Amino acid sequence: MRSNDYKTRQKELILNFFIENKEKHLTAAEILKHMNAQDSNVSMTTIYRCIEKLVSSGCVRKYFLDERSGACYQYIEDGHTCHEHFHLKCIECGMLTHLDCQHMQSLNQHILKHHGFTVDNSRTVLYGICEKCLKRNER
Amino acid sequence: MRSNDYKTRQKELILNFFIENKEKHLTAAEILKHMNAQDSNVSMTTIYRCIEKLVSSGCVRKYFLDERSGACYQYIEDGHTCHEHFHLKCIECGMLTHLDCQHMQSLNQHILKHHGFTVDNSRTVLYGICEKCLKRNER
DNA sequence: TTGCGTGCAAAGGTTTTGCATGGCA
DNA sequence: TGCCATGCAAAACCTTTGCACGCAA
Repeated sequence: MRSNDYKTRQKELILNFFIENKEKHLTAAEILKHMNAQDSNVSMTTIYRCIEKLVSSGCVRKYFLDERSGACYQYIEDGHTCHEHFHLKCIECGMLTHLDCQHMQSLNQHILKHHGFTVDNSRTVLYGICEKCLKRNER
Repeated sequence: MRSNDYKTRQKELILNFFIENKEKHLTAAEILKHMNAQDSNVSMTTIYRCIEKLVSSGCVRKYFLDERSGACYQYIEDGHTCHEHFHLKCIECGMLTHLDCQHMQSLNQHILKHHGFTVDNSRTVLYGICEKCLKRNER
């Protein structure tokens, strides 16, 4: 956060909720719901505006993981900004898994070398069918 | 299309527009615009309902390529349903390119073998920075 | 005091739905 | 005739914006 940026109750509540849910992808609606449950009286407008700043400042990342609903957001720890990974999302059951392996690096290097394109893994979602759904379909 | 599915002027117009623009990703709004330009009087409701059927029947594929705007759609030729490719999308200039290379296959095989996940390339978008934008940023 | 932050309401855009009418077979 | 398709309007969603007021520094 910059110096011309005031500390407020709402910002603190929202940031804390992000930090408490580091491992989750939160939607604006989920954040609002939590605030209401806590009687914290934070408006949706404020949530969106606060998220926007957190994304700009780099401590929260924006994803579009679910085609049906809107954006979701996740807190990024300082030391983990380089720990990038793909997401695998099952189009049947919606299950989301993280993929972090060598092949990814190799693909990215190839794409950069031959196609001049720098892939941002953290934004990328590979859609497909997970093992469970595949087996269920085979029956 | 099934037998309990009537041929109408609107369906024909929409399907033809898809076929004429095989190489493009069309949004519902673009289709409506075209229909209006042709004085074809097709409502947005009908466009969405018709697209839904085309997607279900497998001759049109739905994508979410642009985070800001909504879904877009592309006609799939009968013989080309297996010709799948990744999309590369530049998060700065919005440029979209198609990627169809060996490394992709290798990554998919790895993911299937080690993570039990069957990737659907056609749905997948790799986000990042294209060559032009990277060079512009370096200046 | 200054200027950013907040909340409400309203608008924006995309997509869906209810309902009566219209048209295919 | 029977059923599906259409169009309008309205709603449902997610997100943004205008404006007045509140609050941090």
